[in-house]
Amino acid sequence: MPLHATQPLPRHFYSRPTQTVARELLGCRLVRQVNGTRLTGVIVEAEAYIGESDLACHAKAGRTPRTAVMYGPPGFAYVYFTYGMHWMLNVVTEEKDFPAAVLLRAIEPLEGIKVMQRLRGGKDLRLLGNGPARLTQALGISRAENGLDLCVSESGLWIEPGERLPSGRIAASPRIGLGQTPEPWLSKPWRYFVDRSPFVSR
DNA sequence: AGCACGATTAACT
DNA sequence: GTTAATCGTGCTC
Repeated sequence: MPLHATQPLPRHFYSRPTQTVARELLGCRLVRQVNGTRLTGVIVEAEAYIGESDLACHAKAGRTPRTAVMYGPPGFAYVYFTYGMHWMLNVVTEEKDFPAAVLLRAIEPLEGIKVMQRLRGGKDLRLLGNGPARLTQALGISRAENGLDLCVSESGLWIEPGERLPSGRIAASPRIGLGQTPEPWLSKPWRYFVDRSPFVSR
């Protein structure tokens, strides 16, 4: 065992305001472990989706089979399918029965890079995780991971604390890809990213 | 049962 | 800069 064995972030990390969780997830390490293979990357971009009133959040449609996980306790994975081909990974936040989550949009690859390149079709390092669908592809995440508990390592998917980022390196902007979402939700600065990181999306 | 659209990406012009 | 790919989801009829 390493002297300072890293543990999954505890549930109380996630049971806080979603913007706070999104911001503090930057710099943390997303871990995917399957059959002893460890794939990790530092989270460099994340977005907050907050409740039924947020018209960019899937929970705007209320409680449905798809959004059920967001209504559950914090610290669980909400994985959904979109555009007929892509999977997105979110972490459920806030208290049970309040639907909110953080979309993980980009990682800086750290461990298991060769495996990630194979999963992504042999791409350049910065193209492995610089987008929400690329990230899930690099880590082999899809339908089966929806609803996993990220607070126990047995799930094979969790987040570990990382180096604390100076506040000057954290930037915010409107969320990406919201299409015809009305104001004010379209412009809410709920996308957080590591300023000047070459591993953020777009 | 049918329809419009999507928290995107890769491959174009 | 534009656009096709591709199908689950939620809404309307």
